[in-house]
Amino acid sequence: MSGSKTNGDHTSDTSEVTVPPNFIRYIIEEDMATGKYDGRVVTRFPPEPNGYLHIGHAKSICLNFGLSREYNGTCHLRFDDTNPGKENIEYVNSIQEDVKWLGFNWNDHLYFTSDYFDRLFEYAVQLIQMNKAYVDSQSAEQIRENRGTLKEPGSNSPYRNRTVAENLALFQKMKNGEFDEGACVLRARIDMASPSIIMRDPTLYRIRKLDHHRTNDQWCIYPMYDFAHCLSDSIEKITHSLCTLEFKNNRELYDWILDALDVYHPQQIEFARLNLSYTVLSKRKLIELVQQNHVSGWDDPRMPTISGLRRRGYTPASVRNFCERIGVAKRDSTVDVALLEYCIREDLNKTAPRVMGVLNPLRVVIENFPEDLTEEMDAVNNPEDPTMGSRKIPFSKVLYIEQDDFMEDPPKKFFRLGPGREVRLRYAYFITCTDVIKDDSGKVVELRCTYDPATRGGDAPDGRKVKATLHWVSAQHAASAEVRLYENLFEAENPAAADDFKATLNDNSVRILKDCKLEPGLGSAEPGFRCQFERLGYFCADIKDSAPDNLVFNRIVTLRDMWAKIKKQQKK
RNA sequence: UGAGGGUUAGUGUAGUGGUAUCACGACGGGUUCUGGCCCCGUUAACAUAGGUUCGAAUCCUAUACCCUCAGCCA
Repeated sequence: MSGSKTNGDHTSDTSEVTVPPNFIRYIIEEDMATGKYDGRVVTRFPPEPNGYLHIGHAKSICLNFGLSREYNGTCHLRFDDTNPGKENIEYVNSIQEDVKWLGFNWNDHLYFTSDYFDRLFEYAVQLIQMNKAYVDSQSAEQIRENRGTLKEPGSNSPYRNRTVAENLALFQKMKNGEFDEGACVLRARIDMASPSIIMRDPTLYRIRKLDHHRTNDQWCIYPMYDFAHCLSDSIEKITHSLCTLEFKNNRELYDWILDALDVYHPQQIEFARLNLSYTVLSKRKLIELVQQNHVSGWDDPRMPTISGLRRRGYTPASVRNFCERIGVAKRDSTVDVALLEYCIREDLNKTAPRVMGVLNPLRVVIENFPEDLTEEMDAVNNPEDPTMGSRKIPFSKVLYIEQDDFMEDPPKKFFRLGPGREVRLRYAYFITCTDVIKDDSGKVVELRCTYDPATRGGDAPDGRKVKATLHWVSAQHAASAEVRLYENLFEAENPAAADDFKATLNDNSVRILKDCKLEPGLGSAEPGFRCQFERLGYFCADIKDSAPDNLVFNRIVTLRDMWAKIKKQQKK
């Protein structure tokens, strides 16, 4: 499943968090107790294949598949493909890939609304025969005008009283392609004066002379969501049809259609969609970011899409845990993106091997270390998991440390290296800075240090302590890599609230570092390999751009950073 | 009220007449060869106003605020 150098995708054993109770589970338990559906639980995830899945869909996926698993039911994957103008096969493929990656399995329950087009047509005919639907020949504009407003009732279409026979014939002609697009639609005959606008003779079928990605040119009329969705649920004997809050108003119509046709009747239950701070989750906005090249594509590591999270280095388990932790309720809410970051740190802390890598190298020469000697130092692979063993790291006279780990004039609470100071090099020796070398502009370009041979391995026999331990890499042995540092794509906590959400894009959302120095073992890292660069964060070899001879690492998330907080406070 | 939903610490969430839950965050401390992890502690909430009740986040009434709906999108 995963290569020798990849980790986490399908094997992560991070224990799933306990699912807190929620109102949907209470409904299901009640239904189980009363035998409403003979103890069955059948849910479905019904994406329209018109875009890539994002973290908000992950919430729905985890909910539907999770609930069905919990109650020994089934969960269907159904593509709601009723609008050929917007949908295509690229999206149906990516959606399946993403659901699988998240760790869910629909088994043989893969369905397409388009598979039901014949039956849906028959249901529409039945409605006409019952005099509960009619063909309206008004234009779209006329229909809009006659719908009324939020406060005023609508008025009846002049075509509302066509006979059953007339409607049947007209609907057949629509199907046969004898009308142009827009010439007429099929409408439910409900009530143009209904206080609920949804119920003012909603459109059931419209004419679209477009090839469909599955049915090709077989149809030129396509059912609307409200007609297709409830009947698809009914056909599949869904028990609990979960959807987001904005469909609450549509439930009245969902129920009306199923009641009118007197068919199997699932119950629709609405929950609040996910909002995440510092990100946008509307399909329209995400597609805009892609099309206007604000990001490199749907799978740009800064995107909240499943494919973006995957490429960034998130594990499926971390996304699932996130979806459990955020809970399910009916009120609009915005989850702090810090929770998502917590979830990936939690997972990777337990599973990711530790490694040393220097992002912004500062050359260090150990003056009293032999010129051509290389020592092998023992390093623990993961202090959280002894079974992950240890490795050898070469140590030699010329090293790199992080530029941030040295200050010529250290402020209070800066524990790292400075002139005359002694620190520990992780798994190696104590070193003391004896000299600072600068270029003409005054920039520090090299440090001269001495090491204490007695501290090999990292402990001083005389018991003396140092306040800091630094990561390092041997210059002559280091592997070079490009490292991409990511931050939030947006600076605004709620970009969608801005006049133009793109104006709140973060200019620093990606920073590319070219000649980073990594410990030599990383030279063979396969794409998808995740690890912790000690003291810096969790990183993942890019699944598209990285190769063993051309390393590219994405920073998934930083480590929690106390020093960064102290620095911030000191600035104030 | 045109109609339908919603409102519990900074954020998310539990609670369904009997001590307001848990998590994230923030803050402080301990531990530490990662300023990580881990451990301990602090912080901080029932939208408002009435009512019922021995007792109300929970039941009732009113008010305020937020969200959704006027696609031949989903």
